[in-house]
Amino acid sequence: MSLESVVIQELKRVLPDYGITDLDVAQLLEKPKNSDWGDFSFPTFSLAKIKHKSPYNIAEDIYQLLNKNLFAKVNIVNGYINFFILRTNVSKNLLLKINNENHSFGKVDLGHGKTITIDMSSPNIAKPMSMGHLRSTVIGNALANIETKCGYQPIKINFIGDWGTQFGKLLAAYKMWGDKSEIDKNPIDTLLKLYVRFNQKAKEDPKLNDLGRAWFKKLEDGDKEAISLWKWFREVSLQRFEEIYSDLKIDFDWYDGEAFYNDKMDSVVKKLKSENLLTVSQGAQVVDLSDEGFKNPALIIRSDGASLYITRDLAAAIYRKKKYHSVKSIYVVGSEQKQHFDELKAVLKKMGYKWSDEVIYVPFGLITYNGKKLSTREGRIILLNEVLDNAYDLALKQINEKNPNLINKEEVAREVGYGAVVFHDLKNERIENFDFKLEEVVQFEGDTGPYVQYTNARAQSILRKSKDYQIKKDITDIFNEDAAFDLIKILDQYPQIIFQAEKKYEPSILAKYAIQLAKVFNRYYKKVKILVEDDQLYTRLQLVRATSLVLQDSLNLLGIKAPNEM
RNA sequence: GUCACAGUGGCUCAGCUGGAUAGAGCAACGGUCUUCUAAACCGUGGGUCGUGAGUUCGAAUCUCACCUGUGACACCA
Repeated sequence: MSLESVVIQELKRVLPDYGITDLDVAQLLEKPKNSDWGDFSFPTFSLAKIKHKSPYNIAEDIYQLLNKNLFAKVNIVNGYINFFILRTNVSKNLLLKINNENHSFGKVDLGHGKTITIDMSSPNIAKPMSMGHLRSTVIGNALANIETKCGYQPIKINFIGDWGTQFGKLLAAYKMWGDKSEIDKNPIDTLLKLYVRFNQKAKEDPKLNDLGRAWFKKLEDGDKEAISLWKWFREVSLQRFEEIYSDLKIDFDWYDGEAFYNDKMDSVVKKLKSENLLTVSQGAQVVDLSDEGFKNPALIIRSDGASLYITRDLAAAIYRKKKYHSVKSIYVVGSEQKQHFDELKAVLKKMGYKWSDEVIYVPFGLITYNGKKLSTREGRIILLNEVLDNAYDLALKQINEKNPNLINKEEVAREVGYGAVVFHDLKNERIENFDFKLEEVVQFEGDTGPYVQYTNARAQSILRKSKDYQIKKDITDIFNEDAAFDLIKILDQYPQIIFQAEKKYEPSILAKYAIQLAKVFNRYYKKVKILVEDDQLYTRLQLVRATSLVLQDSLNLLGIKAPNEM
């Protein structure tokens, strides 16, 4: 029962009397941009077409049929029927509802406990985590939380990039220039340097690439030395990743590397063969997708017999489906891989897997630096841990200036600093590219994570100071105050926001909402003194409590902490 | 060249299942802390919604063409 249901019900009652039966009132009903025009507004233009009458006359006719007692005010302006709803009861009901449901408020049971998988983060071993991995990680994590809120059971899978020619290059580089003690001291940086150096040299001397390929071949053939080096590199890399994940409070249900699927690709190839899907083209084995509108076939086996990315992803998709019986399978991967996922779905479909359309590719935009694409190979990389450290330092500095007596400064600085970085990554539409600017990422003012956190901390501060808001009293009528009712209106939208964010796999919808809610609360906070001992104190506190609850819940879904003080 | 995605104030973006006067944040300028955390609040200036056609009572939103940017275009992932 959200606020607009009164309006919808009354319109649904009246429209058939008017001769209109089949009309989606809820769809047509809109929220005026200017609240002076009403809380909800019904445009009559589409009816004008059906009835061949002017919108104004239609609005007038419908107006006559409406039971005006159900509303505070109804008027007609420019062909719109504007509804001002009776505030008191709906506001009371909403506050009671939020207080009863607590963090369950906003739950939408779409999933009925069914499992979904989310492929996310997926860093490459021997390479540092960059801002690009952060995107996949935090978007995936937020989606997992949102899906949970919607009744699904997400399995977060970290598909580690631990296989491929690149490791052949790394092994070759290590054999030429590597130093064990260096790697023990500073594993990822050292390995990265080796990798970058190798690629630089290979530019001058392409023969090096053959050497890299040879080492990868050794690895695939199970060469003892190659395997043990690979295991070592993998181990030290994973340890470092774990530290970052633990900083961000993100965990995974399962890690599977590309290597994990090495022995699972044969059966995929066999099945492709038995279905007569494989053909040979220029020495490689491919699946022809021309009938699906693809320009190129999907390359399954290279002409030298080695497997490819899609071969592994096919094996992984099939394996995961079998293991988890998931009803959908989400991949949070950069938009530059769109074609790959189109091919993946197309091949799965050709193989007869009906669930191929439950494979959902959730792309996100590219991060550039000074307008240039990041490239690990060329050493152009934004190190995630440097960004996070920077954010932490700035947050700590702010706390020392603004709230020097805060007890757990370091912890809060981490929550606020990381909150800024994570929020920045989530607040815009996923698909949007952005050019990395440190000063924007670690902003604490305006439309930022810390702004939302700060708003919540203010609310919490009030609740701390009031003595008895938890002792149940009657909710009184404070809703003539627009600032209070504005809060009610936006709180009321929360479940729909969750619903939309889930439908579009778009955390930014929730992030934008959190900003909006914070803004409306800050206005209320400025305008109305809450801690005044009168008979409406309890109600004001309930409003504050409800707001804080939804702010916290939004932040938590986005994977951001909501400290009580900052 | 083909395909995909994007183009909204100086910058970053909302709005895009068509609807009333195109909204925020940053930056600039000016106000508000003896009163619940000023990481806040209020105000001012700033926009041919890439361009041109079309559909419509009505287009930032839909269609088409073009321009610009980015990405992908089989043996990388």
